[in-house]
Amino acid sequence: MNHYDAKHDTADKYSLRVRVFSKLRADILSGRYAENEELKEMAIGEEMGVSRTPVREAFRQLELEGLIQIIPNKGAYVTGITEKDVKDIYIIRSLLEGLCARWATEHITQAQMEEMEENVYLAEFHAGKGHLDQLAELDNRFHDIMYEACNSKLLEHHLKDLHQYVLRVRRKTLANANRGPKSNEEHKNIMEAIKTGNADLAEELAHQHMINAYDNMVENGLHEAYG
Amino acid sequence: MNHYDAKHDTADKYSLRVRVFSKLRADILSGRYAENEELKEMAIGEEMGVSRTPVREAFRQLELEGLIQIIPNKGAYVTGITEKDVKDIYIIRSLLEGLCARWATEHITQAQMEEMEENVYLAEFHAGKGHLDQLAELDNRFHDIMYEACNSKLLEHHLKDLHQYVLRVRRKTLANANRGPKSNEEHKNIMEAIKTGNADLAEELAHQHMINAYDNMVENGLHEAYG
DNA sequence: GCCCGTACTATTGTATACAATTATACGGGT
DNA sequence: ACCCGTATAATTGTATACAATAGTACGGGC
Repeated sequence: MNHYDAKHDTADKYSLRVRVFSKLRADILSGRYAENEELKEMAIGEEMGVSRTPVREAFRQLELEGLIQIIPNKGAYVTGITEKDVKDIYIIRSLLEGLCARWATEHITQAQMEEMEENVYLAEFHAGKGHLDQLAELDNRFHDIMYEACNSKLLEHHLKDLHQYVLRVRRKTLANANRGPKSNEEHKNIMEAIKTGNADLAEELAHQHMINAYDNMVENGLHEAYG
Repeated sequence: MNHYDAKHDTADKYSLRVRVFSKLRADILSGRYAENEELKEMAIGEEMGVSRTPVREAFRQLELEGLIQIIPNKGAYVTGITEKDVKDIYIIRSLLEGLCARWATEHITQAQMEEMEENVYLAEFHAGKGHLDQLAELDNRFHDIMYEACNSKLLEHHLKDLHQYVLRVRRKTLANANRGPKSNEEHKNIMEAIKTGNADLAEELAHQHMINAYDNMVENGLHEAYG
């Protein structure tokens, strides 16, 4: 099997570098690699059927995203997330999500508003059925919608960067049956504040949403991560 | 002249990739390249006496830092910063710098406190002499000290990322003779709040410091960038 | 037995060769 | 003159070869 065969295993839409980057990112977030585990260029490349070149380039990006740490002439290691990191992230997000909700109130498009409403009601349905996976997925998506709606590439960028860490933490255990529905109720309130154009309320609710998410996580031993 | 000669032109302390990354970053921030200018791998490599490999890796990092945008199969372009971007940055920073000042108050080390004091008094001296370049340099450093003192790698990372954009904007014209000394006065107040352990005050002052910096910039046609 | 140096191996760092893609220039057809 | 397809050149994308560095195992000296 040469490299060109492997190239056709999956969608060709993206360059190899992007494919490697995306896969590694997903694998790290999904907890496939343990914290502080060493990533070897050759091993990754062989597994994905590509040479070291795109792997190395993907590494540089992962490093800047904070998912791995590269020690020169030594290796690439999956970054560990401490409890303090998680706490810091939620506090930082509590500020920025508030700002984001404010800006979203001012700039959200009709299409985005509709997707947000749909998201909340769909989540309500899955909450009633106890579909925790779908609930978690919709939870993530709610935040992404708001990030996109705030009309600031910069804020969106930083919030997405922070949000992804949450995904890693959530992975550490199964979703909590209580927080999911509660989180979605808060989303609903934020959504309605945005819809009615009440930026002050939206900001306050989004701010509190993060604090609640963090408090819940602490109560459950820092394992849950809704919000 | 082959590549190995060039390797010894400057300090060998860092890998070529890091050297290329640092130089390109500095060049972009210094305004050497115009906005939307295309960066060619080969040209950069030849100029620095390295092959395309480290240049490409540096590109990936610069892209993630937001300094360039890479269009697949096409090229790398210096990102443009709009006036709205600048405004967004200052608002985001006004929140995060406040939080940073709070945390710095709680965690600053003695060495950091001393450097901060030294920074303020040295800046006072240069302000009196009208040394605008040194003033600008000390201004940047003051913020870096605070970022490091806040004891949060995450907050530090995001603030440094935001701060670097300011450096690009400042470049667009010469430093303003008025804002520099005013900015340092505000630094002095922040420094003293931190020193006396008044976290609430430090947060508020740092928050206001950003707002003042932005207002001043607007007054001067979005050209100045102290803070 | 322990220390230390040396050879060997594994891995990363860089350069270069080649493939694929995009941009450009040219020339014929209308 | 203009449109459009083809050839050509320029540039990026990827693979591979080679260099440098770091880690490891072995063996001699004490």
